[in-house]
Amino acid sequence: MNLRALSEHLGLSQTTVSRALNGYPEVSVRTRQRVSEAAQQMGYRPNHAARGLATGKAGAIAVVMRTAAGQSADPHYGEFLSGVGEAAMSLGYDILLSPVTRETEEATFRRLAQSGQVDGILLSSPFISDHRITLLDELNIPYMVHGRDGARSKLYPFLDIDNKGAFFEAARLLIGLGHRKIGFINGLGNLNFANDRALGVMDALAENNIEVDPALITNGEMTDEYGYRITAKMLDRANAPTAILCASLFIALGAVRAIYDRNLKIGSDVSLLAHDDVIPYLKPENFRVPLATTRSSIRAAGVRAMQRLVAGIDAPTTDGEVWPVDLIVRESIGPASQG
Amino acid sequence: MNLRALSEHLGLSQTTVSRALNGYPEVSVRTRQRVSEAAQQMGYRPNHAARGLATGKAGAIAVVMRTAAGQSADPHYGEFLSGVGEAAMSLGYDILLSPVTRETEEATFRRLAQSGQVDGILLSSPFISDHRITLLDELNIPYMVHGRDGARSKLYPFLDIDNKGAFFEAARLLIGLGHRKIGFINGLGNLNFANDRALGVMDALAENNIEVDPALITNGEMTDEYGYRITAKMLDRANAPTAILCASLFIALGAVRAIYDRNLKIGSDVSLLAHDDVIPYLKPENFRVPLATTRSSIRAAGVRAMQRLVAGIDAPTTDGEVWPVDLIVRESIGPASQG
DNA sequence: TCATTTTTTGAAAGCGCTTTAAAATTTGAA
DNA sequence: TTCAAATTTTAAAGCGCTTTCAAAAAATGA
Repeated sequence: MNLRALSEHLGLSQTTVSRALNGYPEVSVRTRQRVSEAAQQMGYRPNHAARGLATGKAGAIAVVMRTAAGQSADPHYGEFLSGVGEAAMSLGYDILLSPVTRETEEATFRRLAQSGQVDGILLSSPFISDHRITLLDELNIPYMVHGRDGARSKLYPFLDIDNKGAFFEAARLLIGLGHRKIGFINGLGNLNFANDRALGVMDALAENNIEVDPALITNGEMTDEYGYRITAKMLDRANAPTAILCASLFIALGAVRAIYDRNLKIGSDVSLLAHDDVIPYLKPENFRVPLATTRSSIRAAGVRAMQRLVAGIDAPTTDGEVWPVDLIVRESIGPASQG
Repeated sequence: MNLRALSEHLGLSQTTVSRALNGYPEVSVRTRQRVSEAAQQMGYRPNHAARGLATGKAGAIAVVMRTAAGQSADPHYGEFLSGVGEAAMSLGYDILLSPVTRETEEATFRRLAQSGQVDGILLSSPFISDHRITLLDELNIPYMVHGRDGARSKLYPFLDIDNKGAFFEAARLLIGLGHRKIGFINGLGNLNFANDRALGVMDALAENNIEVDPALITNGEMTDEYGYRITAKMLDRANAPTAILCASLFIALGAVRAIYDRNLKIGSDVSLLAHDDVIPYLKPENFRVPLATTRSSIRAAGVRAMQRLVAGIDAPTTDGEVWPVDLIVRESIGPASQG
């Protein structure tokens, strides 16, 4: 059932039928009504490719997903995607999820941009200096970055949270409570958000003339296992930290385990503070000792990033947008114990 | 840069250029070489819509994602999607992630099927009796179901794990250890996999003449919070279970917390066994007391489901495929304590 | 009533690709 | 050298839609 068949059935031209269905004003009410009903009844749906060819619009945006055999998606990514999806639906867009490896990524970007398969590209969690942003600029396609590139001077549209500020405040809070030895179990070191967080922590230490102990700042994939391993190592060394910052709740999950393993008490023996991306199935207030957090919904960021991307298709901008981060105090932090 | 421009540049017809680029045999080696180089050099990419219009193929499959404002994706879903993505990439397909609400779902299915935007549809986690499968059948588009519809008599292509068998074996194991009061914290009751698991547990109970206590089988969304709440409730009642089955590791996370809250010991006071979808950032062997599990990789299922969907585009089948589930014993289960 | 304006409809071109049918060229056997 | 067969290339149609430009129909006003 295509437009021609439908218009022949109605005894009208394709032009009129097309206009009636797409809400153009130069169609009489009666005709529009008649066309709508017939379309409904005959189950007509416009062919996507044909429409795309005629209009030059795809009605979809691309989100690139890094995949490798056996390597899973980051749980935070799923939450972000869920927000993107919510916005996409309400905006009438589809999401093209393009799985790539590091090797195929550039070619995929080029293909997506130049084949007209999508109207825009969403990039998330860029590296400290990310050539993909340069590439997107070159490709001349609307794009939006969730996170930002720390090493870039040119303006480009992004949405990020104030990672540096958040971890500065968190570290400062712990220092205020008397902590001098603060461990920081961070995300992967090449990711810009992790770097920003480290900068925030180091600023707070510097402000208080505390020397940075490199062994107390680590980078790794944000999993329970990593949290456990590093916390165990930190607690078992001679000069153990009295407070630990975690870049994610999953890390905190492992940290909690390592702390309990050693029969230490959270909030008194060891203070614990983690960043909370607001993942509904893992809540800091549900930890055995409710967890102090820096909090920012990654899902809300997905919604907003998608909205801005779509807005930018018609009206490009290069605005950076930085969200403040809440600091939420719960029982997992307390004054430094007198070691 | 389109095909016409490229062919004019080369002094060849569009036909020849198209054939050269698409690997058709009736092009001389010399010509093909010349065309490839020019295409490369001029950065030519075929227009996706035009190709789709001409061939009737989309090169993408749809995965439907249920979204609602503020409601997040299930973490298991992200893992499944990651597997689908891996397979999609190696097969050269894109994934169209279609966000829907319950209300828009049917219309979206129809649109996807009839607009030719995708070549197939992947449906995951069907309900016990799921009209969406009937709909897909009607729409006459290749599809594949991850999971299955318990109430269906007609054949259709699916891939599922043996949920019933897995939970039958798990319950039987606990019964063999002397447990009579076994709690089962299950997933949402309208989902078929949850229903299958309940059937397995009830079969094992029936086999041993143990009466089913309805208060010991619950349905809910598979989160830490739910696990905590139900476990607490079960442990606090007069006739508390000595063993608890959880439908997911996230539920187990909460269950563990509730058990420790009561100063009970996992493996001796309370036995705990959960289903493990093999989520890399949350491993049962990393629980404080390593967790006994039924195990099946949901990511691997995603890979396979995608492969079968794509295979089914050219050669439709209606085969159901059921994977066995491993039962892995770890320290979290032990003989029933003499209450 | 008829010229004029406004409203409604239609013919046809074009989006960029694939593919059929036909033409041009090369090859090889007689 | 010749002609049929095999190889290589091309013209043109068609995929299903949108949109420009033009025409027809209806409404308006003097």
